[in-house]
Amino acid sequence: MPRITIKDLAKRLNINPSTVSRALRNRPDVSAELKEKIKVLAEKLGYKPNYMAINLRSGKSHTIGLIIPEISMFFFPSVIKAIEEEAHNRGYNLLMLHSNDNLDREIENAEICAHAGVDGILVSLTRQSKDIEHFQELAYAGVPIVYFDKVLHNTESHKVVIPGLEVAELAVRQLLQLVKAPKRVCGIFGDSRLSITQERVLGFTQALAQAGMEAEPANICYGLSADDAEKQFLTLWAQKKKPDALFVMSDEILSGVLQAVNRLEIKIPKQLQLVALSDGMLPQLVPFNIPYVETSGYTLGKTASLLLFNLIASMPILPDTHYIETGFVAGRG
Amino acid sequence: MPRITIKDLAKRLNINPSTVSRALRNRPDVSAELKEKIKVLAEKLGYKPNYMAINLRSGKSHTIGLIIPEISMFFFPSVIKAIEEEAHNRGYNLLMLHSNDNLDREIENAEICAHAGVDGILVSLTRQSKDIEHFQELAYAGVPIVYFDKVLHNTESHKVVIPGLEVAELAVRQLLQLVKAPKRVCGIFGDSRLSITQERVLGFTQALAQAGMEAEPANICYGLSADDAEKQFLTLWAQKKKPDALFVMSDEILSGVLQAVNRLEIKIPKQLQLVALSDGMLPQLVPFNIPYVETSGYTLGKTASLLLFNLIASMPILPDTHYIETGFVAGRG
DNA sequence: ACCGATTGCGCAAACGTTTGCTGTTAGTAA
DNA sequence: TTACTAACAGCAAACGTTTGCGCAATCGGT
Repeated sequence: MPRITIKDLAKRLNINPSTVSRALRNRPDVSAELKEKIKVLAEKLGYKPNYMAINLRSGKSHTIGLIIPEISMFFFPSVIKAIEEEAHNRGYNLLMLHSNDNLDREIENAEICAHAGVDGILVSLTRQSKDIEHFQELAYAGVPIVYFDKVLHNTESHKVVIPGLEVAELAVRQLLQLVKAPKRVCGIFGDSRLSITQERVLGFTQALAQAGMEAEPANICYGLSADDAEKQFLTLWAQKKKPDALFVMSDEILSGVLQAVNRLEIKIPKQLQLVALSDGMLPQLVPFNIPYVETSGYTLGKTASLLLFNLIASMPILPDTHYIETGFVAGRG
Repeated sequence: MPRITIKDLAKRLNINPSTVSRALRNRPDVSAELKEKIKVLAEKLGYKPNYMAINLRSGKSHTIGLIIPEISMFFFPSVIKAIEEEAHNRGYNLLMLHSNDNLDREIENAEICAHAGVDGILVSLTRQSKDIEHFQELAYAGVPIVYFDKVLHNTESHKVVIPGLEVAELAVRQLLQLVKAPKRVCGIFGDSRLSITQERVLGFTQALAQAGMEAEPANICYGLSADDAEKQFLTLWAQKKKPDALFVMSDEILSGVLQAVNRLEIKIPKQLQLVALSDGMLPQLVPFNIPYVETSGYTLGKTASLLLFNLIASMPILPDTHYIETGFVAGRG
């Protein structure tokens, strides 16, 4: 069953395709009666416009590209939910591209966006990305790009991020309030190559400094993944002087730490006081209290897509860094 | 900077676009030297094929549509990871469509797939879907469709599912082994409209019957969401005769139950023995043991996409129901 | 030297839609 | 009547790529 096209409609009515097109798009230069006749027939035959043709003709695709470095169960779902909502509300489709934390894949994905003619791009960079040259071609071609979460700060680009320094500082200040005279305050972070990691380490360090303490290198661990974070924690815990206050910079890291905590049957918060940066779900799943600063993936996704659609609508917005709202959550009792 | 096209290359070399096209596609009917010259120039000018034109010409889009009813942090990420992998390996793109558990949205998404000319579709249905008529048009048009997870069994279609009856039965059998003389065995399930729920209820019931017990209606609860499951559990727990053995049919439900368990500080497994169907992550995050039957979203996604790509490759496969492998995980001692 | 096959390339149409231009008709104003 | 305008619809080109067909030129074999 070949699809009904504008040409088919035109043939049946013995008129020109151009007239059919104009009628269906409600152009003023078709008589009302003919318009009506065309629309009725279109409806009857179940005419559906061919987007591929429209895209070719218009050079636009009504699609936005979403490039993410990894699919995590924590951050990713809430981000994509927000983005999908915004895209759907505006009649845009979502092209999902996954870089698998690999720069080559990211470059490939940028090219796919170019080929596919997306109208805009949302990007979270891989840990390997040292520049955004591979997106410049698209930028020159006039495709708006918004970088979110994992960005490069030393670039002139539209960025939406969590205020990492502030949230880490806030979290650690709260941690120090909860543990009056901590013997050892540690932090477990993500990949040290990421700017989001560096910012949070800085926040951690500054908060300690404000309390007159020093953040020794031995107290700062970097875990490349949840499993790695678990190992880092096990190493810490095997040391003579165990930490009694621990900051974890994300849900991903927290999940690794929790696995170790569970296996070793560590009593929280008796033996160890935790504080995290979290989307908020994970702390609710465990039977002890984990205070956290909420870093909402949903808000991040919303903010980034709103910005992108404003850019697509040609709003004159200068490249800048946007920070999302956050807040401390003490948790249950 | 307008993009370089085949026509541009042809003009520069004073040859015909068709020759350029053939050269770039390595057709035999272009001389080796001319081929070389064309390729060199294409490389130099950074020629990138225009997919929109290719799609229009070929009627194919090298894109597969993924329609899912909801974006959950548990099931969704592993499923999409598997699908994305398979799609990427074959050079296909992924169009993400979210039905938000709404039938109208699902119908809309089916239409988007038609307009966009996707080469195949992966669908998980909403709880409202009572038939798959809205996909028939696509099916007639020759677009392969694979239904996964949330499917309608009374339809002739390609389906990939978890063997719900078996896994529920297995899980409950294990539960009855763990609790020697249970006072009250309950099950908390998802939306009763879903076939996956009905199957699992049946498995639950049958396993009890095999043990000479009866599954009273009062012991079977349905939660529409994690929050609802939490309420259902709280209701159960408020009753005079509390359950001492509980089966939960998914991570989603489990997460709701865990929140209640944590708030009420219920001792697991002392006061209550849990057993779940789970992707495997959630049970590792809590400090007590939750045995589970692993129902891997990753495997499901892999199986479904493999089937879809076989169909796209025109393999003659009859519509049938495929069940993925599962297995019991006792968890830590 | 002649015929047949092969090689190498151009021509033009096609995919479905949109739009600037042209042309016809009818209506209005002078 | 003439001239001008507005309303309506057709023509054809365009977006970039692919491909069946045809036509030369070249090649191999007798």
